[in-house]
Amino acid sequence: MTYTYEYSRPNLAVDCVVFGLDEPNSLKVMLIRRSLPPFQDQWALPGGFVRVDESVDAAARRELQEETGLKDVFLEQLYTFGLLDRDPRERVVTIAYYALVNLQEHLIQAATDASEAGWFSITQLPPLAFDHNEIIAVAIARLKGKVRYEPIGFELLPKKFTLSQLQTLYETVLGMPLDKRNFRKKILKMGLLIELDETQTEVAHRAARLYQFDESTYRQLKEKGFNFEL
Amino acid sequence: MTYTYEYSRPNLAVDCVVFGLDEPNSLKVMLIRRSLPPFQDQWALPGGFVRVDESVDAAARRELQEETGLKDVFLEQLYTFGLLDRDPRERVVTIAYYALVNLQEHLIQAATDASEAGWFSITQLPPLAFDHNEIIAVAIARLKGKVRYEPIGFELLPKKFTLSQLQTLYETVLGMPLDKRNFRKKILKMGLLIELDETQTEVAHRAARLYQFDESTYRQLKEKGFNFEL
DNA sequence: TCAAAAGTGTTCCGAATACACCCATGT
DNA sequence: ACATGGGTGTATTCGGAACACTTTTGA
Repeated sequence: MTYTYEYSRPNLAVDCVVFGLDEPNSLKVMLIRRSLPPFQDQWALPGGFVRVDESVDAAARRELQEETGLKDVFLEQLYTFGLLDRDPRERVVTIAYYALVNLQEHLIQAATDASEAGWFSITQLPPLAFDHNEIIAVAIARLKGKVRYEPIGFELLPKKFTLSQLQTLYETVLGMPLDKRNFRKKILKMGLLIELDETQTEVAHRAARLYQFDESTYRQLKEKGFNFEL
Repeated sequence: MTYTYEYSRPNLAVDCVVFGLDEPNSLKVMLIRRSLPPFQDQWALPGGFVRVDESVDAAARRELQEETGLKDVFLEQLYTFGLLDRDPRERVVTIAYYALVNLQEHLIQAATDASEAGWFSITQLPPLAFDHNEIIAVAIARLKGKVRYEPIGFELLPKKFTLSQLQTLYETVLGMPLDKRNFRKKILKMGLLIELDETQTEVAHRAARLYQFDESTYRQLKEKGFNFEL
């Protein structure tokens, strides 16, 4: 079965930049090794072609699950890359997405996936296939910008987290140190954290209190015009 | 001549949301009347299909010029709309762009273009073809957000403008009144406006001083980490 | 008892806000 | 002379930034 059109059509793909936060404050991206040409054996973003019977969002989710095992994660459209020579085979326009996952919970799945996959620090990326280095650069810029005025950073942490973890996350993503007391004051004043009756376990020092992001309160405040801003 | 592929491919289009600022503080969008089905005779965004030998950005600029006569305007990618049933004919994914133009300078061109074109207040839009109402909603949200931390608002004004015009622009886009003295203090302190030795002409009251946006100073400051913010 | 991180308040400074009158110009 | 918008300064408030020590816990 083949499909014939009056005019030549670009092929349409999706690519996903999956961010994870590694314990000693470094931001990582998940890459997979290509098993087919072009760029065979090079590292690349997970992605693939959009089918005619699925939405672009659905294609991004499908490819993410097929290639990395990830599902039910934060996934948002990033930008569409449409230059002529992105792909040496033929004209391909790709719609890039970025995902935020809790690396601890998802480490295993990625490693056991059929194709080789791995997490790479964003400061030490290998040369990637296609224009994927550029796509990642755009994704990092977006993440840095967005993390300040939307509470998306929580997606990178476990459901229950300490204030220090949260602060380290922001320091890592923003690439700057933050004052501990000011950070706590500000984030607690927003009223978006639920203080749990639990503390850390198995740490060799005073155990920190655990918190949880208050999704429903955030939605309510947002409707009333509240702006998250750190 | 026809083109045959192994798999069915979505068709790829671009659409442009062109914003203009009308004198008595109202934000307008340029629409064109469709001369062909589907949605014949309905209003729609200027746009069309991406050719295989042009980049997506180039396609947006080409369509904009072909359908509205506009060229050399601020044009930036907005979002890609990829739901299944956007177009009743076949699967079409569209990459939306938004443009900012000085309405005074561009009014004539639009009106004299071959296909019928017109400026519509964003508060009184007619029902549009496809999902174009949704695209415009996304574009308005983007403009509101971006105008505060990037100096793109100037694109909506003539090169030489008064501080009152600038203030009215922000009040219009943001949909809120601003204090005159505070606004002037803040915008002048940034050092991004060149005070000209010219004033308004042909106004029935005291003529206001004209200013110009200082593009090169802005680029320099931006490299040093300066953040425009209003 | 030591190491390591948790937790906690106050002062200071700069920016945002609120606010009202005189000035210049064309009709 | 009057109508219309242009242009200007100060006092107050609020939020951001800087800053150091005590507490808890496990090893």
